Amino acid sequence: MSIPMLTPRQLRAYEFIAGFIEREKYAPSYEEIRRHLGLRSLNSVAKLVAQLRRRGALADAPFNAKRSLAPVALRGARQRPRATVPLLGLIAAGQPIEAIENPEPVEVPESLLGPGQRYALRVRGDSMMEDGIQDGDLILVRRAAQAENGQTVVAVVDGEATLKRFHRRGATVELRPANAALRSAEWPASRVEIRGVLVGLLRRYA
Amino acid sequence: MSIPMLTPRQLRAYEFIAGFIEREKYAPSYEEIRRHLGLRSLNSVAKLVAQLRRRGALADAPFNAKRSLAPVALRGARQRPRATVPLLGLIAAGQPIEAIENPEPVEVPESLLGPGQRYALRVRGDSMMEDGIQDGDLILVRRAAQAENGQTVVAVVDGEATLKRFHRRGATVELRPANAALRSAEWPASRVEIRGVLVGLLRRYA
DNA sequence: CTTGACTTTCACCTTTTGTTCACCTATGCT
DNA sequence: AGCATAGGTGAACAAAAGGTGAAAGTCAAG
Repeated sequence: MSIPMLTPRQLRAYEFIAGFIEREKYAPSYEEIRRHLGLRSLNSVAKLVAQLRRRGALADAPFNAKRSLAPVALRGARQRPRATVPLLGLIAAGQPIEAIENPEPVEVPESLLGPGQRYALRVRGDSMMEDGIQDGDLILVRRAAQAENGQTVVAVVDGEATLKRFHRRGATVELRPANAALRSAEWPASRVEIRGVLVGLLRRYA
Repeated sequence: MSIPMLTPRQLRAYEFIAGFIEREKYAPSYEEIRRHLGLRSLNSVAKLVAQLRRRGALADAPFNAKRSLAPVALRGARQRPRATVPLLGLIAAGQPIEAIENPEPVEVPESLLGPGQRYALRVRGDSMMEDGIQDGDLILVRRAAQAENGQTVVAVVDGEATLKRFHRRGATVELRPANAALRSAEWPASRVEIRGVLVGLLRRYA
């Protein structure tokens, strides 16, 4: 989503252009950009624009089209790719993740997204029943190697992946299922590998 | 969202045309545009219109079609209806729905949609806890007046809206919470008004 | 078939604005 | 050193944008 890396100079130019459009509803002319940046030659502006285009910050425009500078962000807005995350497999307390060969993209509302990489897993079994996570639910996980106490995590112990509440006490971590029928397990912190933190849940009723 | 980049002049013309259609329900003639923009030649208008078309702000029209100017924005508006549903309020077993003045649109994955009208409600309380529906969850409801046994429904009884499992037995319906601490209730079918059937659930972890 | 209401087009002019050419400096990379 | 890239100066140039006026088409309704 974010604009390709730009030099500070390019960034200033870009922000002026974007801001100008925001205020005036139309694009600035090269002359206006030149004045604002305190340049003396229009060619400087032309070069700046060319670079912003090459770096994908500004949309291409027909040759010689006046006042047609447009941030790609604005143009692209209408064809915004839907927010999707890969569905990587199944997870169940006490069972290894059953990885899917071809991760299928799953559409999720942007409200459930945020910084960081996400993936989805399909829940099997009732190990987290008491936390309102049921068999068949789709969970959204933020890829992470660390977790805070009380968070629900995807953790791998001895090759087995599970979805559990995470609690760290000194050098051991407790992985606690939310199901009275299942036992809590404690491990040396070194044997527990955190793969992600639960950030969302999608359920579909028949 | 955004309209193609236009020059200030073009923008004025465009806005006049769009505004005129808004008010009068039909497109202005070139003459009317000419007067409004204070021009002396109709050719100026013709050129303006040609540019607006070239820049994609006005839709093409058959040759010589009278008063047929039309912003593409209006056409394109229906392009990709973002999959959103209105968030209508809060629901809790035993409490009336707390309606929201301005229903806010909530984005949902299309996988949770389907035929029929949908809306969203924010869950308050733990009445459906054992069904994996928790305080704070966002539920997706398909507007409906009938339900099948076993479905979870939004039902109104004596002005109180609740989220419960629906079971019909002859002339009475049972509304069953999924919480052992709460009692099931039975009513004559005529007093129970179904407002919708639960079709999805979105949860966000802090 | 004519007429009124419109849209298109022709010829020609001015202003605004984007593009390009030639040439210069600094910095980083191989 | 040798070369590519970012940044810059200045001037000449060409095309788009914006206009004028009048004439020629188009089309539906009287």
